[in-house]
Amino acid sequence: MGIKERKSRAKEDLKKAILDAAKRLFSEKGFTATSMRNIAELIEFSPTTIYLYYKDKNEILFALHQEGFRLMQDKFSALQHVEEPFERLKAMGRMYLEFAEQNRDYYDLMFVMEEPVELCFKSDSEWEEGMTTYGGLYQTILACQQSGYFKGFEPHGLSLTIWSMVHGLCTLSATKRLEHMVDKKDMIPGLVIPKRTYVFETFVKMLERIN
Amino acid sequence: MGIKERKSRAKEDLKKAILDAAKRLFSEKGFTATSMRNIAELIEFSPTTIYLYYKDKNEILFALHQEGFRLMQDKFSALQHVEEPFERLKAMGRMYLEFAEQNRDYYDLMFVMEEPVELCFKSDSEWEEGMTTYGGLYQTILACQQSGYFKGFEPHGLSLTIWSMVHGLCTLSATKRLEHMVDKKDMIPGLVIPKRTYVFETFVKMLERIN
DNA sequence: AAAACTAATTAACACCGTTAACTTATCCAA
DNA sequence: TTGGATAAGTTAACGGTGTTAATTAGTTTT
Repeated sequence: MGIKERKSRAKEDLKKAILDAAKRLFSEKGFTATSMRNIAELIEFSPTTIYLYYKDKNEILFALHQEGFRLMQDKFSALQHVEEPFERLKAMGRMYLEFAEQNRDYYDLMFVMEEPVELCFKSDSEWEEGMTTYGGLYQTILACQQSGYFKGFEPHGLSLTIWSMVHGLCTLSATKRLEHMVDKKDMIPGLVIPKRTYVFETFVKMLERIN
Repeated sequence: MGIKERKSRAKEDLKKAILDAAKRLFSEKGFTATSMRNIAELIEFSPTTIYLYYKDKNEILFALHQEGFRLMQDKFSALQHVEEPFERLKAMGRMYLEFAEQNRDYYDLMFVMEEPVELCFKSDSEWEEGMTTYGGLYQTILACQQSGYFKGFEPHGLSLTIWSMVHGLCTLSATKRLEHMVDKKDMIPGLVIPKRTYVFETFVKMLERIN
């Protein structure tokens, strides 16, 4: 009786194919610009077929949102081998910036758009991916404090401060504010590295100089 | 020959009416959710009339974008009377947070959405409102440094770092990440103030403890 | 063989931003 | 004063959107 299983596997495959098509189109033209009909065309099914597998467009967004967090965690897991906690913290920051830059579409979904986050919490259970991701930062901050950094700070407040800073930098950079709003020309003479890198390094210097 | 003037005044009025209607609808239902037809209905003109006054929807966004910056500058001008520079800096931060919270729609337009910022720089002249707004922060940072704060930091790097942090906090809070993604329950025991205020105060403490 | 279930489709609804063509009113010069 | 230009606003239409209802075709079960 493998027929039923073959069919349910085929259904799973189609569901995955929809997601892959959506992902490809989203990263090519952005979320709002890609339509259900575009996705349908790519998988060579009729547009309404998608609705047999996903309740609506937001549910597709949510599925990719989850995939984004898994992707990010994969990327970050490599950093668990950096022993020195403050070094690890800095590496996490750089990696976060890199992830945001290289996966603009995922980043929007994960940390900017409102639609997917609503689906995370309408069932009021804990949201695992979110907690795990934040937990990685929090644990590193704790380790930093055990190594003598950031004395006298409450660790959650510190984690959220650092996250806010790096997130703000990512979004200002992605939305062109960092380069354009302030100054196109040589505001900072002799600056050769990207402005976001420069600002990040300034922040690191700030963290190093907390007494 | 006041007739011509009366007519051109009427045209100006209508242009303003379109903007007001757009503003109202935008703040009620958000940008993408309000259509040209919605705006038209509110001003009791046909939808296509709007195109006689604004090239397209983005041009309306841009006009409101500009209004947002004027509004922000008005709000901030009150702070020029705070003499002590670091006090002024802190007050600016609090006010920025407050502005973002109370004018979510403007804030999105000014610092999050991509569409309006493109119109700012397609003519590659300097963009006055942007420079003025940033300039307010930069001058305060300079004043802080003259009073002995933040020694050894390049002031632009510092300004952008602080801006990134506060902007990040505003957006994480507005998009529900701050409250929901991390922890619904008492992550920080005994926290009574809003989380964004708490994080802001942590950042201030950080700035105060730079040696 | 008939009935029930399943997967996918077509057709349709009510929107959207925007453009072209048309109407109506006003103005100005001959 | 009349005719043509000019201006302001409208209607109709195009090609798109997310989504739902009704329908077909194919398979499975009774």
